[in-house]
Amino acid sequence: MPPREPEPDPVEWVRERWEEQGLPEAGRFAAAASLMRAHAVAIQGFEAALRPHGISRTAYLVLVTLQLSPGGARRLSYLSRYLMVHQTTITQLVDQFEQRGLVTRQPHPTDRRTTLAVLTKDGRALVKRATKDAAAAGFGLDGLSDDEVSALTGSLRDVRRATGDLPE
Amino acid sequence: MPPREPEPDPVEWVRERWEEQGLPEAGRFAAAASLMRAHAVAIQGFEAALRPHGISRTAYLVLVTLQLSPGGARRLSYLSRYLMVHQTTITQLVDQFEQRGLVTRQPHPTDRRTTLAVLTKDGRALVKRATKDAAAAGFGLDGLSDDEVSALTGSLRDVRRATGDLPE
DNA sequence: CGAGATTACTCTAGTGCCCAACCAATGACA
DNA sequence: TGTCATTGGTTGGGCACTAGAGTAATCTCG
Repeated sequence: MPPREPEPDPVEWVRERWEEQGLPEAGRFAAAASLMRAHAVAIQGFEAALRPHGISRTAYLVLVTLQLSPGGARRLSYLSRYLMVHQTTITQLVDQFEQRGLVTRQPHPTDRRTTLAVLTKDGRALVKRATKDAAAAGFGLDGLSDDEVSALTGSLRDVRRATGDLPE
Repeated sequence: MPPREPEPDPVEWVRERWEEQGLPEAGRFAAAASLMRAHAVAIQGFEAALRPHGISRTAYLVLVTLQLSPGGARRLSYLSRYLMVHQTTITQLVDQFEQRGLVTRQPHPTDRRTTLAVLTKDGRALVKRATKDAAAAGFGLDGLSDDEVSALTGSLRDVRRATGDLPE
């Protein structure tokens, strides 16, 4: 029985075909494909850690943002901009949080248009538990050395700079 | 009027608070946050280039995969595994492709369970046009130097190895 | 002060993808 | 050869997020 042919890395497979057929920007396509795959697998581990707590990734990020904010409070519009998700998503998430008693809506003291999302005691407890589990899963990046984590963050900063995600 | 305070990089802001509060795995969390942001912004540019062609990112990847495959044909199950999307998604996409005349379903010559997706002439033309536009947008990675693209792909390969996305 | 632009939030509708259940065909093996 | 697990594909339902429009409050500037 012949040794099983080693199945190639999908990214390298596509890069070779891409070049063979003379398509443009092979390196950039391979990088984009890598980014999508790496994101997909990392997200998978991340969300698996959150699932037992009954919250999605975006929901977790909202709660963490509140946790790290002064008084556990932020305007809904801030959350939308900061996390790069649609305003509607924030409205719906805060609805769910309120029903579960994790967050309360409070009027802004001076601007009557805006409402604040404020983390409750229960919300703070939940985000603490979820963070423990997510950290144990390395936030989807388990298995990388500290050096690799640093290099990754640096390369991704290049991407974010090039696409205007970094201030200045 | 005082100079406007430079608003910090959201990733660095969260890393600092994270460490202040003694939360675990600050570096890994910052890397995961970077990955999500970089993915979000890159995807945005990528999909913007595809939108005029009326196809989503996954739809484009399916069509490209067919284009690069022998005879422009692949089993649906292969597409699902290769692109890491749910079988159901492939079924639905191929439904839409058939309606638009981009792909036809054909029975597998020997295995009567499986059906093949085969790229039509129109499908081939569309993917060619879409690739032209997507490449012009650098597949969402416009503005990165070739060296940065290489470094990025390498760092992402680390992630994919650590999470089991690479063969072996 | 007052008209128009802007900002903040919400509602309804829609898209993209996944989950669970299902049937048909195939393969493994006693 | 017959049984049972596995693989391949489809269906209906559901979740997360977005799109576009609508209302209310605030800001800008003549």
